[in-house]
Amino acid sequence: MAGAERGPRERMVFSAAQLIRREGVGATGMREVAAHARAPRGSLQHYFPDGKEQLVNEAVGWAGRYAGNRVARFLAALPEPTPSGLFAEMVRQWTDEYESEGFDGGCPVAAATVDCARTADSTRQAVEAAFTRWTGAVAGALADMGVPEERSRPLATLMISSLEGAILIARAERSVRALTTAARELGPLLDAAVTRPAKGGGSGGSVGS
Amino acid sequence: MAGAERGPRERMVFSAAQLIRREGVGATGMREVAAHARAPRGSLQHYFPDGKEQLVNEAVGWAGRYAGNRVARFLAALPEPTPSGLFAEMVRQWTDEYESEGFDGGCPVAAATVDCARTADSTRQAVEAAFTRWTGAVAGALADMGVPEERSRPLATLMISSLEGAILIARAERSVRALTTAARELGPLLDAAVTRPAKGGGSGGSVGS
DNA sequence: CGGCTACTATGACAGCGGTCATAGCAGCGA
DNA sequence: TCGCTGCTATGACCGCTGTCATAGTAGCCG
Repeated sequence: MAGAERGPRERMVFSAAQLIRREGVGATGMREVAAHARAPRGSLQHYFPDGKEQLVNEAVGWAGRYAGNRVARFLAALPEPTPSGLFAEMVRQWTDEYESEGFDGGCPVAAATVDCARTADSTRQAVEAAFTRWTGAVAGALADMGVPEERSRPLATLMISSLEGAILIARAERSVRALTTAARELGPLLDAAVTRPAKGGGSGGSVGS
Repeated sequence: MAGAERGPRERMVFSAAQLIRREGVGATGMREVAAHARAPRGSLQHYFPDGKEQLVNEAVGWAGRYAGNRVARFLAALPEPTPSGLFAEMVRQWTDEYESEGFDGGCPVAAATVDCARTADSTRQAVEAAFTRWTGAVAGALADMGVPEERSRPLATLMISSLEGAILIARAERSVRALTTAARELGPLLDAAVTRPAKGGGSGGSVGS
C-alpha cells in the first residue's frame, strides 16, 4: 500500500482514501487531504473542479482497483492456489495491518457506502463499480481454480461480504477474532466448491489492471 | 421496528438511530434528530448532557438490543428452527425493507463503527457491546438448535459478518442480490454444524431481554 | 519580450454544527 | 404564596467546511 512519489494529484487521491478509511467521509476535510498529501491547497480546485464529491469518487475508484489488483498478487504468493488460501490471504492483509498498526483503519469503500450511498448518487455508483471490480477479480480467480462458473460470482460476493463485515467487528472489538473466524469457518465451504482441477500453472489468470 | 409513542427521550434515541443508519453519524445533526422525533430542541441538553456522543452511544445500544431481541422473534416465527432458517429470516428482514422502502437505510451499528471507531472510544465500546449482544443472541439460538458450543459463537460471528457486508453491497448495488446470495451459500454450512437434535420445543431459549 | 498554459497561493464568504447561557413555564409539596 | 424540580425555549458563540474569487508564479512557445 505504499503510496510512492507520484504526482500531487495522485497523492491527494491516495491521501483521501487513507483519511476516509480512518475517519469516514464526513469527518475528512479537503484541507486535511491536501495537508496529508503535502500538496498545495490551491491544487484542490484545479485537479478536482467538481469538489469533494469528485475527490471521494476517485478515492473509492482507487481503492477498488487496488483491491482488484491485489487478488492477482495473492494468487502469485500461494504455492498452489486454493479458494480457502486466497481468502486467507485477503484476511491476512487486514490482520497484519491491525496487529502492526492498530485498529484505526477500515475499508474506504465501506465508509463511502455508509456516508454517501443515500446522498450522493455518483459516489454510490463509484462504490458499486469498486465492488464489481473487486468481485470480478475474486470470481475470476475462483473460476481459474476450478470453481464452476455459476458458483464463482456468488462465492466471491460471499467472501467480500464476510470480509467487510468482519472488518467492522474487528474494529469494534479491537481484535482480529472476527477476521480469523471468517477465514477458518468459510475455508472448507470455499474449497468444497472446486469441482474441476485448477486450470493453468502458477500465476496469471483473467485478472488484470 | 415501530417506534410507538414512548417518551420524548426514547423517541430521540430512536430517531437518532434512524437518521444515523441513513446518513451516517457525521451527517446527522442534533437539531435534525430533535425535529425527526418531534421533540423540543431544548430537551437535547437536558436528556443528553454529554452531548452528541451520548446520544449516538444510546442509539447504538438501542440497535444492539433491538437486533438481539429480534432473534427470539425469528425463532418463534419458524415452524422448526434451523440455523439456515434463522439466517434466512435475518436476511429477509433486510430484503423486505429494501424492496418496500428502497435502499436508503443501513445498519446504524456499522455506521457508528465507520464514523467513530477511531475518534470516540466510548462509541466504539458501545458498538462492541452491541455486536456482543447480537452475537450472543444468535449463538445462543444456534446452541439450542444443536450446534456444539465451541462452534456456535464463531458461526454466529460469521453470520453477522456476512450480513453486515452484504448490507453494504446491497446498498451500493441497489439490489438484494448480495443478501440473498449470502443466505443461499451460507445456509448449508450452518445446517451442517448441527450435531445433536435441537433441544426444547417450539419457542423460548436462552435469549432474553 | 509578449502571450499562453499549468499550477499555486491566499483570503473571504456563507452556512452549518455542537454547545453554552439564560430565561420561561408547568406542576407540586409545604 | 413561596420555592423547588423537571422540562422547554431561544439566541448567541465559535469553530470548521466546502467553495469561490482573485492574483500570483513558472515554464514554454514564437
